[in-house]
Amino acid sequence: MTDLLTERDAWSTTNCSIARALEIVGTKSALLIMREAFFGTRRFDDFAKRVGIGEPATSARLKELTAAGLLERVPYREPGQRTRYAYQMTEKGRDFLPVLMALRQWGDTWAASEQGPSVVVRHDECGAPVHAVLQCENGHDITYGDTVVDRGPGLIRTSADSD
Amino acid sequence: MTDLLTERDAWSTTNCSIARALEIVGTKSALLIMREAFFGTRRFDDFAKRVGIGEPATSARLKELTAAGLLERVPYREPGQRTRYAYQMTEKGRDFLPVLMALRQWGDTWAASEQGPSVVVRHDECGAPVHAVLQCENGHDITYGDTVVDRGPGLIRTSADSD
DNA sequence: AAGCTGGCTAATGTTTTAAGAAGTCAGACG
DNA sequence: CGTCTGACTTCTTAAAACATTAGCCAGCTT
Repeated sequence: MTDLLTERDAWSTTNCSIARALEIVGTKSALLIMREAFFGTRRFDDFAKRVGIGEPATSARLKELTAAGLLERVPYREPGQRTRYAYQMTEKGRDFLPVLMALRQWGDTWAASEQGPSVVVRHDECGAPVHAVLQCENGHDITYGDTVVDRGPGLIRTSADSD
Repeated sequence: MTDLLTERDAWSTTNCSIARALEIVGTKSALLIMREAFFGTRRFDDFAKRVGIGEPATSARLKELTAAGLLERVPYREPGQRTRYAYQMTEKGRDFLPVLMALRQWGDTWAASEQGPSVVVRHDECGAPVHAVLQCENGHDITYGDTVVDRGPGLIRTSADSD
């Protein structure tokens, strides 16, 4: 990593993408609901049951995630049943998969039970386990030491030092 | 994704690596402190200031992250100064980078400001932006539709159906 | 038409997370 | 020897997040 610490003082942290992302999915229940959505859960009661949270929390989280566009509420109808609503992944939600995979992977490595992970995600074509890796756009594999943090176009400078 | 939903009923969700990971880093402040640690922040007051949280929260989070082994508290001494303590990344902490990169990437794509991201992470050797990608162990790139969720060795079966 | 079931909402209480202000403490420095 | 500064801790209070319980409503089944 670089020693851009001094420079960082002049940066604003309010415009951070991580902080923005966490405004939407920054609670445990939101992340666990996204996990369940990836595992295929679609119905209200199943979310509540499988995530292990109460119905009000489920309701609040599903509304927030729907409002934020990660899930959408779509009507469906099974034969002989009335119309119901399912919470489906949108593209915005599907694009969240790397976060969950990275989290799962870290948990598998550093916080797993002795028996190992309870769930494995595999590539459907070749059956090999999936994980999140860091790469640069030129395809090089990246680890912690290979990174430099740089200013982006959206950086708000706080006029040298005011604050 | 597979339709392993019915099977999922028999699974336990308490042994989930994602849930376990979130027990450690499941708060906004913990994740933002990890972000700052990646950006190079090492000192107590700097964490508080840059993350934008109060000192009690900073103290609690740093203690938890230190206890969990993502950070370590190491003494250091600048010339003419007394001994102070820095919060440094451990291997366990460094290994958390993919989660933050995936989160940043999602935020850049789906929750960024109009000006674009405020910070860019680059490969130090070639300068290309870094991102988190999903790959299987055979090196194939993976997207949402290419995954199958399977039982892992640590799966706790809840004896067919007894909740 | 009455009951049942899935899918919620409402009311209430508790726990967690956090802010803000103030105080402590160790040691360099004058 | 007293002050100052960085690094905290200790209050106190507020705001989220969440659990529990209960109730509602639509509409299929009987």
